Amino acid sequence: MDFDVPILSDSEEPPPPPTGRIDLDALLNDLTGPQREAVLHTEGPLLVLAAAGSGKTRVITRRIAYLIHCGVPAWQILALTFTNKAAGEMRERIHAILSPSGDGRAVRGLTVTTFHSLCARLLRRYAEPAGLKPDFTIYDTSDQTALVKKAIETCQLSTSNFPARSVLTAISNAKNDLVDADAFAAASFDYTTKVVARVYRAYTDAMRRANAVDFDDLLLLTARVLARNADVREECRRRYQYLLVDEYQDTNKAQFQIASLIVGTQTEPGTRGPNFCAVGDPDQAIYGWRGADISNILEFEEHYPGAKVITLGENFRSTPAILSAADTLIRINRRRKHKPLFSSKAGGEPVEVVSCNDERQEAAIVAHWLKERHTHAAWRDMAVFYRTNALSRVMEDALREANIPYTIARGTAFYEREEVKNALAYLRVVANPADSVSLGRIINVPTRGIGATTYSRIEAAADQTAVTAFEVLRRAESVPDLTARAAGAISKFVAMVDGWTGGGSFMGQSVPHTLHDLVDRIVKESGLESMYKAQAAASQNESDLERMENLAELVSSAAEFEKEWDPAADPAAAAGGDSSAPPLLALLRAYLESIALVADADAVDPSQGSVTLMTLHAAKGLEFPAVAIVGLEEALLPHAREMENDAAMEEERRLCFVGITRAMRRLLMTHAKYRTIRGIPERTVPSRFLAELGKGNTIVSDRGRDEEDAWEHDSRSGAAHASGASPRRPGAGAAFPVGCNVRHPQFGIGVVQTVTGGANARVSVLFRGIGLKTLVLEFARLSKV
DNA sequence: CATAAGTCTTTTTTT
DNA sequence: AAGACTTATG
Repeated sequence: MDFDVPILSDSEEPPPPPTGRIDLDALLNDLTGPQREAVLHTEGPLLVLAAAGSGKTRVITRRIAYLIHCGVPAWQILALTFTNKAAGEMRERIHAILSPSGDGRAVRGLTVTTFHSLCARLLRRYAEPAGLKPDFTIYDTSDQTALVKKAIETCQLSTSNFPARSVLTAISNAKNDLVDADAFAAASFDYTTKVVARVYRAYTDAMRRANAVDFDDLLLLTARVLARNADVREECRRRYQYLLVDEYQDTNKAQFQIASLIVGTQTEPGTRGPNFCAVGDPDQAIYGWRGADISNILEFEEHYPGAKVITLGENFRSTPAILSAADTLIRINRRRKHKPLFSSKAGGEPVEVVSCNDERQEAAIVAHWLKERHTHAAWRDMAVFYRTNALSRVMEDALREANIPYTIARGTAFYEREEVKNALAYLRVVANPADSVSLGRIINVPTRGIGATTYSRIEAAADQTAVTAFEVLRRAESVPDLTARAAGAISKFVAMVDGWTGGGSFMGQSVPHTLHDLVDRIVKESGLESMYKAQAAASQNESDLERMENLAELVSSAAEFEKEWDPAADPAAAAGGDSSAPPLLALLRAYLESIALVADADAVDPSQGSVTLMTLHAAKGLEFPAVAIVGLEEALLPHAREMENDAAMEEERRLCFVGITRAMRRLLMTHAKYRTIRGIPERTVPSRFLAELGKGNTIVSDRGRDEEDAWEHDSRSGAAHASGASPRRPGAGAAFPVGCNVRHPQFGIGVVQTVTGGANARVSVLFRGIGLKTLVLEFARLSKV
């Protein structure tokens, strides 16, 4: 085979010659020129700008296979993806290329994982230099919120002045920018920032005392330990000679730092620089709100001088009709390097745009559209995307009504259920007794006479003596003001936990020896199961029975995990960590970690034979022959909270672009003229993005009623009007049409976004410098400008 | 201390 | 509409 691509022209140290283990021809001959070039460029920094649908995954998997084929030991290769599912698929595809017959020796030691999993693994391995204990718990958002709340209280502040959510956001943003509590305090001058700095400090202290880390800590602490500890850095560098990062446009500063510390940035003269391959697409950057910094990808060449840049522009996924709509839309973004999208396919149906009356009709229309598609395509080949999770509900109802099988991509949904969270909290206390948030959650669930007063006394004692709450429980007699009854209840609780852990040793006859046994016993002996059983009996409620089933499902998921777990292959265990941990504890830890790091997109399972429902964010990286995107309305997509500045608006547009480019053959985009938001029906405005698709690319139809009818319908379907109350005509609303400029005595100048009808008509106005406010029309002191 | 009822508020997106 | 949070009552 004759390739016009120089294979190793500019490298001094060519990799070992191909060993001929695989069919090189098969690996390369169906690739385009640029794709092949990306696969063959193994040495030195490489940036692959991969447009949507340009065969990115194929290039990545072939490239890794090629590296191994060239003799690079698989264990020297580290590939980082966005979700576990992407990692799993990639690993499978590489495996399929290298050892089709399946012995898997060629890929042994290859690391394909997410940033967060890698960091968790490194932090367990290097717990000590990171200032942690290896059995740390990973806190999710609700755990974080609980702890921030407590931190706010310890700082003697009020959560009404400083809502936990916003403080947490500030802390999280700081961490994403690699600003720790000390640095934050040093840089805070105004009152609010200083307060946040105090809470940040208190929160961090509480976190360490609970032997816990949050998602941001995984990245921050890893970056810090790599930066400050030369030994750790060297060890990682020696191990990971080849780094590949996918979705590079969505990495934040911490991730950027981790990557550059692992590969090293110093380029001695004459060398070609680190073997770092970044793959991404600036047009698909949709995580700015969580600290992702698009300049990581835009400035790659400055960070890694001499980097080779390859652009994959040809789209193999979508019809020209869909592609043209996507391209017309994304061209509107000003801060953007134009990158033409082109297709080798021909024809295709135009994008269908449908106006609906309300969200229920919208859902019914989508269901009907899916049914039509089903005459040619399988359910698994279709998907429905929406901006916010709240929109899934109506869609679910409609699909159930239409007998269409569906699955919602919400990886964490199961683990967020109350009963499952409770059972997991027990497991976390067993794995890490210092975990105060989990302990607080379950100490009186089911009720066992240890109420809020008692527990706050325990916590106070723990804070004062700087020991963990669980240790205080062990010697509850010494806690002042505890009632004898409470003390008795506490010692029973401690005895129960000790029964599962053997007092922490995980040894002894009566202690569980398998994860399955442990989880099963905890669910039963904690009283959780009987509590929900009693509730189910009392209420005859379907959802209470469901809780029982969920507990059973958790037990079997633990059994499943146990069966598949290979201690040798387990990242945490294999990386060393504290190898002294009892085997069951190591297993439990791995189980809890796998749960903590599930992504929504992980729940997408094409083998399910059902339509997939998911957010636009979760849709990134996927493709479906038929796609419907719902809720194309101003204030929803683009979202109200992101309409205030151009950068945010452009990110919303990219989000829409990501949704469109998932579609291979058919695309439906809908909006509802009326949508019920938090209980009140509101008039909406079609998304600007619909107009921006380009007239020639779409075929538009209106299935909604006209305005007058809609108002009538709206006031009647408001259902809960007090009898006799005459629904207000849109008279007042008409005075402030959507888009009109208004003045408010307090908020200043703004633009009307939505106007509702009904008994309590609202008007929402986007005020300059203030944001979106919803006012009761009758009382709003608004005047037209 | 436990529970029920009533009031208030509301991150959109996620590892 | 749904959940978090507060207060009243036994």
